[in-house]
Amino acid sequence: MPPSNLDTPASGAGDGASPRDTKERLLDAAERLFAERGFEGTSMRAITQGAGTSVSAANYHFGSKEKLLQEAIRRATEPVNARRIELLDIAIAASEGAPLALETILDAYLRPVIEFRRANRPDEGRSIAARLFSDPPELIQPIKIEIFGPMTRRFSQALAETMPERGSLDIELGHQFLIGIMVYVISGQLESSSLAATHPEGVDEGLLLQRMIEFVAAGLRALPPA
Amino acid sequence: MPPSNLDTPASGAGDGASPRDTKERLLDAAERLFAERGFEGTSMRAITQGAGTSVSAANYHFGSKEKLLQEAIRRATEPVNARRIELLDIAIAASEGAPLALETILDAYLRPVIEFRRANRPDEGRSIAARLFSDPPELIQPIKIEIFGPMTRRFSQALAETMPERGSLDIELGHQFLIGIMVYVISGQLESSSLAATHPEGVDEGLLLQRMIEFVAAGLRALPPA
DNA sequence: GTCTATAGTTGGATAGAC
DNA sequence: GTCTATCCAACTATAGAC
Repeated sequence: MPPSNLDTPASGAGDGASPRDTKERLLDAAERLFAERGFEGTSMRAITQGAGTSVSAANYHFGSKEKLLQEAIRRATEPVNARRIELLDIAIAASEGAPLALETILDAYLRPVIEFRRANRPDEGRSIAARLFSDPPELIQPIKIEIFGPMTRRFSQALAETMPERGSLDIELGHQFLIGIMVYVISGQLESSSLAATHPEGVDEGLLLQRMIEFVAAGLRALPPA
Repeated sequence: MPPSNLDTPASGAGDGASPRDTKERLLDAAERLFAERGFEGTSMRAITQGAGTSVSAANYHFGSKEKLLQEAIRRATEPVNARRIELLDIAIAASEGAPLALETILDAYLRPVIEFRRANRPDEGRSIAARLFSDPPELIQPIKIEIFGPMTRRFSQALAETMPERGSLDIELGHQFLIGIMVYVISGQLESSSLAATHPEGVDEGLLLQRMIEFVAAGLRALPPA
């Protein structure tokens, strides 16, 4: 929005961090801290210290802590959902009218989650997207509706078309079970569970994606025909 | 622990609430509020107002906000886990050495969750147990280990014995997927999801239990033999 | 065992200089 | 656009009376 200045803005204590502009550094720190400790557990001071700037700079850019949370979630989730829809559209175009395989739909839904996670947060366990299910609903609901609503409807529709003999309640239930598994995984729970105790080497991401798809596909197929 | 007094203790502003003793009322209010808003989002003032008593009474009984959270989670989850193990033991005793059916194990795991939810929180959507996956790990981890560790090991073992041809990593993964679905459900997400939008009548609890068992059983059976 | 009152800290947000 | 300094509200925990 501002005329792109080739220099770093003015002065700023942002010398320790990367030289990207303050707004980006704030979003980075906010995403990391909100993901780890939630909205109420994270102070503006912690975020601005993490970004190497001041509380007033954050309020200048975002207006309030609540809007900063929403912007951080939006930035993290919008490209994932765009990619999901893109993969679904590609699959539909390739299918030439035939119903999609269940595994194809699930792959389009889950693969972008795993891949963006590796690309953007190579170290962190918990994604800020998981906070959509534990942070205060009044902050979270607008994002859910705006960013997730259209994508969710596309996948509900795709599932229903691929399993036309199932009731809509059962399909929605299965869809929700899929989301439950995904949220659990991106919450980093695998890393602090009995699985981590018995298998400290961790789980390969490709294998994890494959197992999630197999598991959910079988679960959905087990839903009774109406 | 104190000699059971037949009268209500002394005076107390607890006249609006039920006449049970202060400690119980505090745990009730804490369970409800921590479940809804999390540890950091809930103040001692809100809890003690909800219990019709004072902050100092709460600190007298529990020592700190953190211990109050841990006690509230313990009280809510211990009987559920005891019942799970009891159902598993009953099934094992009845099986006379034969491996248990997958559905029997899953029923023992999930049924107590659904039933205690209906019995104790007829109105509330979100269970405090769900906060085991979003509240600060340093508060939560001790409870997980103490209250959930033995129960989880029993069920991991039961799953492994019923599916001897599967690798332990895959069994643990499937176990974690089961937990993910259960956490999602007890977080009340079904009530604020696309499912609630399309099916505002809600889902019958018996049907929900049945569908969860079918879904997870099929998912587990889809795991590849080693 | 419970209260009122308060100590001591930390929080979000803003004013005003630069 | 960013800073320092500050306001004021809310928090946890405790002291001390009863």
